[in-house]
Amino acid sequence: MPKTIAVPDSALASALRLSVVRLNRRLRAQRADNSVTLTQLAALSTLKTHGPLTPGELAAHEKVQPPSMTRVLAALEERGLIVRRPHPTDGRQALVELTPVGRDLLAREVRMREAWLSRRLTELTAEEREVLRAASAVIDKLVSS
Amino acid sequence: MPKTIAVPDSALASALRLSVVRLNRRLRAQRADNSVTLTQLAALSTLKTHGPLTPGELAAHEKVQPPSMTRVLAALEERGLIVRRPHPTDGRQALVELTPVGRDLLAREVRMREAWLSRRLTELTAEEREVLRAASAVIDKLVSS
DNA sequence: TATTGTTATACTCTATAACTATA
DNA sequence: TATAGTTATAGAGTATAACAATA
Repeated sequence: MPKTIAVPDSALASALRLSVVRLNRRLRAQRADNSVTLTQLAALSTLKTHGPLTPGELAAHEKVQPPSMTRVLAALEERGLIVRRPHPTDGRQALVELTPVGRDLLAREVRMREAWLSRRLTELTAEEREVLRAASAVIDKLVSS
Repeated sequence: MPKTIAVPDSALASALRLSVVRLNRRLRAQRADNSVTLTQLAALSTLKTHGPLTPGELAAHEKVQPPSMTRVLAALEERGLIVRRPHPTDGRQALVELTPVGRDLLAREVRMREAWLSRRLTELTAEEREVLRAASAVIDKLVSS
């Protein structure tokens, strides 16, 4: 049995909820003028990781509804960060992919965003970072289920 | 040295960012009609944990700007979930506290909210839950710094 | 008729700037 | 003059409902 820390089992859901809400606020605030929003950045990251995807696939990945993804893609397309290419076999769909400009911007954004979070991460102990690393994977599993 | 999992150290910030954004979306969506919003719920939780606080203290706790907290409090006050009492020594400030109605609603909300998250938590292994429990504390430290 | 995606609309969340009241 | 809080305003994030195009 793993050792028990401060939070009893019954309160894990509540504690995790509060922690995630607050961290999310901080992450959203961490944005320079003219940079992409956190939501847009997440979509770019997913495209980089998975390669070209249809809008529907992207929405499913990000766990948002299709109209929400439509707006994100419109903003990214307007800035030339993505392009839509015709789907080879289905005229209703399109394949969204990063442009070279989008790829460059993503790399720069990630570096910038990490300024705040990485600095705080370095203030943690190696064990604490390990906890977050493991938690990230567990959260992904949680969200996907 | 703790064992290394999938994510290399340089990418921890990015991975954590994506995970938190997605979990936050899910948590926000997890809201029944007529229930309080996730932000309002967080404020109620903080009041329950810390007792009466001024609006400024509440904003600092939640890491939001004062005007954001003003709106949250206005919504909660309108529903009779909190009251403002005059500050004993400073006429500019007020002390915000939970009403009995607010306390009851908080308890009910927490149970309802946990329906989604707790169900998923039970699908995890004990070790995975332990990781999240520890991560919640680490995230709180991160956000407070 | 079913599926993919978009448009229209609305509500939540949050911030900055300007203002009011009290210290 | 400084501080606590509110009002005004705006932009980001997201959803549901209704629609258009294609399968």
